[in-house]
Amino acid sequence: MTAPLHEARPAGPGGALPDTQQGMRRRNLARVLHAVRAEGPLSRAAVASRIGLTRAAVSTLVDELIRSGLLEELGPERPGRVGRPGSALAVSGRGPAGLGAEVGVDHLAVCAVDLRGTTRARAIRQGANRGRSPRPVLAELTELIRQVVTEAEAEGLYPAGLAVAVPGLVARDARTVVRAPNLGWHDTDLGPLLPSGTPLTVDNEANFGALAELWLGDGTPRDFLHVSAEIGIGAAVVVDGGLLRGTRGFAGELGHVPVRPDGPECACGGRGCLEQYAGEEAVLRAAGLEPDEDRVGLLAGRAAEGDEDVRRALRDAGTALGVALTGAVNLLDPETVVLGGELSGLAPWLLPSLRDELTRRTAGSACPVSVSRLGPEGPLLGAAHSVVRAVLDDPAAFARRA
Amino acid sequence: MTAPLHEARPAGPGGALPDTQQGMRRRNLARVLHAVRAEGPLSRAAVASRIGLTRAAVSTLVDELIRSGLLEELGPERPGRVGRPGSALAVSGRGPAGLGAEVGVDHLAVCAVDLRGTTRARAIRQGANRGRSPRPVLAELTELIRQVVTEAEAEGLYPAGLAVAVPGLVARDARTVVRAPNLGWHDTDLGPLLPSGTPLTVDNEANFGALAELWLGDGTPRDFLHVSAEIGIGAAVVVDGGLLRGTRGFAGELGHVPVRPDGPECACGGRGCLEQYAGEEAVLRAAGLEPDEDRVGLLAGRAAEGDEDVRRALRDAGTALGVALTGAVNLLDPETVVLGGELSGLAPWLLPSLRDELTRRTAGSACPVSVSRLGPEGPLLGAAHSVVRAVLDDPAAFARRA
DNA sequence: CTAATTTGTAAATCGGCATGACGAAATAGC
DNA sequence: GCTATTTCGTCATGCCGATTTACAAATTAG
Repeated sequence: MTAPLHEARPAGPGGALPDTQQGMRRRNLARVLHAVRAEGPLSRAAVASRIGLTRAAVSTLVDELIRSGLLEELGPERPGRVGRPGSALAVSGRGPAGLGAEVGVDHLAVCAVDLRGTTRARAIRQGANRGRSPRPVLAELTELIRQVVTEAEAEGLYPAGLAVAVPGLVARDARTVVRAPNLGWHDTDLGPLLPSGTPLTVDNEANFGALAELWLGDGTPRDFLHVSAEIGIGAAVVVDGGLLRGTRGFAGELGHVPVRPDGPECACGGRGCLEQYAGEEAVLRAAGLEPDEDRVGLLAGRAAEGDEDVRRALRDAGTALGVALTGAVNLLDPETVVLGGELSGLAPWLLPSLRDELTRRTAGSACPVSVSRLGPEGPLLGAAHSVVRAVLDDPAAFARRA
Repeated sequence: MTAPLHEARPAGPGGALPDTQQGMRRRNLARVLHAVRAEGPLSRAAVASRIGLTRAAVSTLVDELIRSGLLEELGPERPGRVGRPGSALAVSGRGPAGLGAEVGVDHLAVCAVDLRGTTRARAIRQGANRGRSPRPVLAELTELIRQVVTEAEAEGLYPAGLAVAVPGLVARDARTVVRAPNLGWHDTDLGPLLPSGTPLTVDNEANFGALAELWLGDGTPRDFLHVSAEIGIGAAVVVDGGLLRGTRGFAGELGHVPVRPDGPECACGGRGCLEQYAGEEAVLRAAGLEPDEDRVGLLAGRAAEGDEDVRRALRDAGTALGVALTGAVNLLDPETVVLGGELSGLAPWLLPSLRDELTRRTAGSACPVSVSRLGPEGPLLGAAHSVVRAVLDDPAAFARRA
């Protein structure tokens, strides 16, 4: 069960997994759990009609889920309609929990989320990690994780997995950081440096942010583009409720989409990449500011104060983003574009020019652009919830308390 | 079964379809059929070990497939190894057939492909369709279809579905042509104008071309970008063996990716779109040629003759394509980029500058670019095979001869 | 208070795959 | 050539899981 949590799609008919009765049972357990979680307290009969199985079948499935501690009987429903009232079922608040962790450039954070989706424990530590080597940073993170775990265990939860968000590119093995420029890490397997015992997943924070938006955003569709800017500018592509990762796991590198093919040279080898117009450094330079620790906060502050240089820099960045997103929208035809992560704080000054550029260039089929409600919380929540989803998707694999 | 044939991915655990024993049976039938089709003649035991079921289970599945006329017993295998030789099974050459049709700008084509993947009947009619209204064109096409169907029926095949490739954008209902500029069609439901009786799917020819590449191309991976140029420049995005269609079904509009944001105005409302540098008209103009009927053929001919103007125009188009593809590759991280359709004829003159531009701009992670072996045959074959795939994916739904 | 309706469960049934055993058909070893 | 061995395909049997049917329990409608 260390397999990459929450990959986009199950194997097709050509897949190699045999289709046996145990598999059917497992999938049906997942369906019951999903239904109860998604639509609040539900009776067995209600679940049965939702997922298309008979009441009898659902009964045995529910029994098994209750015995495993994943489902809970809340007692008889208040009867409003005719007929015997059902017994309300809810996802347990005391079963497995998803551990999410975030390695930020200037902070570490950990949280535990239960199956219901509520955050039950959390810990944050401020402090610049830029340039520190992985070992001490992850030792601190491990300490925070232990705190959160004991806190969660006091409430009857047990960790079902750990998902770590990092500001960098992660290999498809979901453990190795290929490069994280803002930390100075490269080709580091985080596995040995983090607590073992629970399955581990490491991923780009932009990806987790997008998943958070998918699972927790209000009304976010199953097909969208999630743009964030932590390391350079990353876009996560969500297709049919799953993340598009790419062959090497590098999908979503919006930062190096060419905006002006003859523009200034970029470290990537190209010219006029988006990053040179809308990247943090570029915007700071255009605004006439010196790089600082809390770069985004600085920009937002100055812009709010009315600093015309900063505002113009952000407007221009928005325009460049609009050009790059035009390409992406043409290619992917997403339902919406969502600005998330740190970017959401700058949205008020980026959005107008961005929308302008995008809608002008995609006259016929304008794609709405919105701002994530989750903001900088996204990656951490997405990480924790990715574990929760893994449990919901295959409860049999995570059950305890037989 | 009129549902869009061959959508990318099955519903996840949240899906609404109940998971019952019949469903399991159906999936296992598909697995057996897929295994036999993919790996040549196979004994029951070999199938069993391939797909992870027992010999006994496979036996009953095979019986059912033989009774349905989808599988055929070829007789005992030549024994090379110790032990009783198995009885070779092969996909039937006399079961259901996929009908593929193509509405081209200057031709109509129809073919029938059996489950084995071999084309068993075909019909082509040359003739310019530019500007003709849908009804007479589809009447002609229907005539061709009838020819192919009677020809196929003479060989013991029966049509399992009809897939039509058109040079234009198709709505997600897979029946309505939203706009096909080169034909002059817009918002036309093709359903009533085509033979009923078999399930119908209409799709963009670029999409079918990409599927053909996926299914018939040699060594093509499950994640790639397929670029063709029939109407403007279309790219089909194949992710994990499925087509990415987009919310409105318009994904892959590479033609309007901005290449030079301040370039000349485009009909789409933008500026400097790829189409203005690598579109047919633009290239013809840059080469100093007049638009002609067989535009691609003209270009290829002149380039082969050594016409320096044409070659330069194609080189420049390749460069522009490279810029646009840099964006796409950064965003999607595909395993390869494949040039298909009519474009493959121009590849010798496009490729060098295209590769140059693309590899320079994506220094670290160069993405290989190749040319489709199928060429202009792609869309028609892809259409027919999409029907065949639908049968392979759910044989129970298409079985006859109970 | 009775009829109707809905829920949850228990018993019987059915469908589908696994298991184990067996005959059939080949090779390997003597 | 004969026997042992291996592999294939097919039974009979059993298990697992969902369905069907029936029924008691709990509510509303009249």
